[in-house]
Amino acid sequence: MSPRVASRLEIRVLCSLRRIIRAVDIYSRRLNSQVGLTSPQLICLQSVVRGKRLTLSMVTKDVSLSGSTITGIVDRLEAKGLLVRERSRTDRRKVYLKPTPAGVEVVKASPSLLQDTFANALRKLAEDEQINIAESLERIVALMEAEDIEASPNLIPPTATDV
Amino acid sequence: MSPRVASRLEIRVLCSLRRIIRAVDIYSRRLNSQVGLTSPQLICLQSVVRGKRLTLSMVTKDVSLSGSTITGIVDRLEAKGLLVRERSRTDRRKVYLKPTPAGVEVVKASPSLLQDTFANALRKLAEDEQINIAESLERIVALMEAEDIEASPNLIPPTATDV
DNA sequence: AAGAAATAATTCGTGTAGAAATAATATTAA
DNA sequence: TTAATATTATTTCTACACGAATTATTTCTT
Repeated sequence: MSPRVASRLEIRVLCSLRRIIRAVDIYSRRLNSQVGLTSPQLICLQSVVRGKRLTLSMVTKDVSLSGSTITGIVDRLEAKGLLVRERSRTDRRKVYLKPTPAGVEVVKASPSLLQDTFANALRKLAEDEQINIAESLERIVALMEAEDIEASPNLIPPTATDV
Repeated sequence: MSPRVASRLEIRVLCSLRRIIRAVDIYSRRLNSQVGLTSPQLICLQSVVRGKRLTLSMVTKDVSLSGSTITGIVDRLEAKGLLVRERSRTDRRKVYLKPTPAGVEVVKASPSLLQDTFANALRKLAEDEQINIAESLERIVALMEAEDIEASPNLIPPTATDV
């Protein structure tokens, strides 16, 4: 009686997620053509500006993306003159990422650009429903990441302890 | 009173979504190395098998992906011998996609492979919570796709009318 | 101190994913 | 019929995104 129904539900959820992913992606492209930065680039830049002195691997953990992905994004951000790589003197394996004044400016100028699509969508819902959605999603994340342990680099929320 | 809280909520939701996207992607890669098919490939193949005689653009609408993306995925599915392209005689612009016996077999053999990560995650929740999540996500989709109209090719949920 | 193991970043290969441009064909308008 | 417009699929370009392999460097063992 239930397997069919359960299966339908899964498909519904998965379909919704794919469409949300797509909407986020399309928004990212539009952002890129308007502001010159994609969402992942802006997320990384924000991370770099927020945490004062982060290495590449720290950013990796902060934004939940793999090292090779971040390397590419940092390449593009550096090419745009929004941050610079700085090899650590004490440990020459590490690369610190420092935002340029222009980079800081960009982050300041686009405070919640990234969230706009969501922000607008979410604001149209009742407050308790908003909380409901947030908690539901977090439950899904916990379950999904728990299943394949190696797929979850950081379960700890990113703490911004820096100076 | 609320803007700070609201903003935090948006970040929470967005962060969750990014991690879900990532988990889905990682699962897709594992699927690829185990079964030889990625999630998008399986989704497309399922669509082709389900809808008996679909053109490429029909699949586009069915799975909510752009034409160029589908072209690439179909290339790979064809290379694997799971479907064939068949130019329409009546309208030579159209390309029909026909699953091969092997393709049909693959879809039958992997009934809910794609959904497994979700299925397992979802099944651990109470049933009313499952429904809650599904509906919440659908509400988000509706809101997001409503904002940029051109970004939503099909608002109609894919009907699974099959034998 | 020399070698082994661990860590940090990068490179390489593959697969999405979409916009824009293109080519081929169909439909419509004149 | 011919010309203008639509549609359909593809190609090209850019950007994620990851795993695996690689390189450079550090730390740990012995």
